[in-house]
Amino acid sequence: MSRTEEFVRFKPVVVVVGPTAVGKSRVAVRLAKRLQTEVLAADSRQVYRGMDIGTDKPTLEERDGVPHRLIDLVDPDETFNAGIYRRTALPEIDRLHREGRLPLVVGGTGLYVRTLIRGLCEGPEADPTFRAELEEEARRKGAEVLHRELTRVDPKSAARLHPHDQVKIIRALEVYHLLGRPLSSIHQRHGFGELPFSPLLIGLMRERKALYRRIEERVDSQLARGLVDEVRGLLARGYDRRLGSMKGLGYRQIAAYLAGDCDYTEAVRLLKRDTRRFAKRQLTWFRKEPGILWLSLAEDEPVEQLTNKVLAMIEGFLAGLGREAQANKQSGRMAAAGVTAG
RNA sequence: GCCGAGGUAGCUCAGUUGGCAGAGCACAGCCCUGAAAAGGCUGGUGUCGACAGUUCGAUUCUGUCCCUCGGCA
Repeated sequence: MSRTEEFVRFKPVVVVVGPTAVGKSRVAVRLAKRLQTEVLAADSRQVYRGMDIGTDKPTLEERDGVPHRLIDLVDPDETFNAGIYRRTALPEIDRLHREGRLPLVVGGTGLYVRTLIRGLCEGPEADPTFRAELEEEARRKGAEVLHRELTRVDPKSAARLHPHDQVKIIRALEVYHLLGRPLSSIHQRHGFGELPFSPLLIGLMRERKALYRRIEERVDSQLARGLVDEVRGLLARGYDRRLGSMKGLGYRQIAAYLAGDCDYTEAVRLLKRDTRRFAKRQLTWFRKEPGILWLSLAEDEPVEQLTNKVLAMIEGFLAGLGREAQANKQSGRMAAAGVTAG
């Protein structure tokens, strides 16, 4: 069987995850070069054009000739979400398989990774008008009314969601509004049980202290590279602070400073703090994601050494591909697809 | 050396007319199915500077000592 036939048949996908600033991008470029493939980003912020420094998008030089896909997909005032990501990513993965290349997904957006390897339920597209109406209603009558409304139409979702979690309450109401069926029933049917690929999940990790130090260093570097000017430019082009894209790390805090909400020092402090908290949330998410093989990086781990480690894992994974795919078919939907949890 | 102010959570501090100490920040744990770098939830045992005394009981009152910061020498 040729490599292309094998890839098309077993659909292997290598996924590298980990918290922000752990060092994913650097190793990704080297892996892609050695595998003669491309980098598929799983990053909800790098999809925005013109948001480069704040999202720590690799520069052309850093990409070193390796094509990076799934970045620069939309302008900052366009909607983007997990569903759009998945629909855009699947054809790229398919294309690489047909070219006999191993898809290499790299990113820190846990939900986006999950929509690739375990699917996404058949929910309706977001409805901005309806959302705006609900937000207005909550503003007028208080936040609790939405949760009460959800208790009426979808008690299961209401019980699961805290009354303060307006974002998710609105999504649940939106699903009922558009479909006439509760979100909970759609979730129940789906259960993240799809297994469209044979994934190899590799998680990169560092000691908490070392990770936090790297985060601070990266924020300093982003500021030195002109983060403030980038944010100023986006605002000048009319991208409002209230846009979802402008609520991301870096943009939110610097826009607050530029608007005079706080001084520069405070903005930097908050940006570092919020990035630390974000990394912590990512770790919580990935820790419970089944099937991740974790690699703990040493403080001074050379990138080449890490690349070799990961390549060795990939070789083993590819060698067992037919067998693993067979086993998965037999053990059905519950299988964690090709790897055991670490 | 003398005079004053203070030593309480990782930090900044509040407080107890004597009854097993509390806020902000920091931090930690968690949830998540088309907003996910978003959004939400939970978590406070700390020799109340040390030792002795008074008291049923002291972080609180008394004494001595140690340390920090001012001022005067």
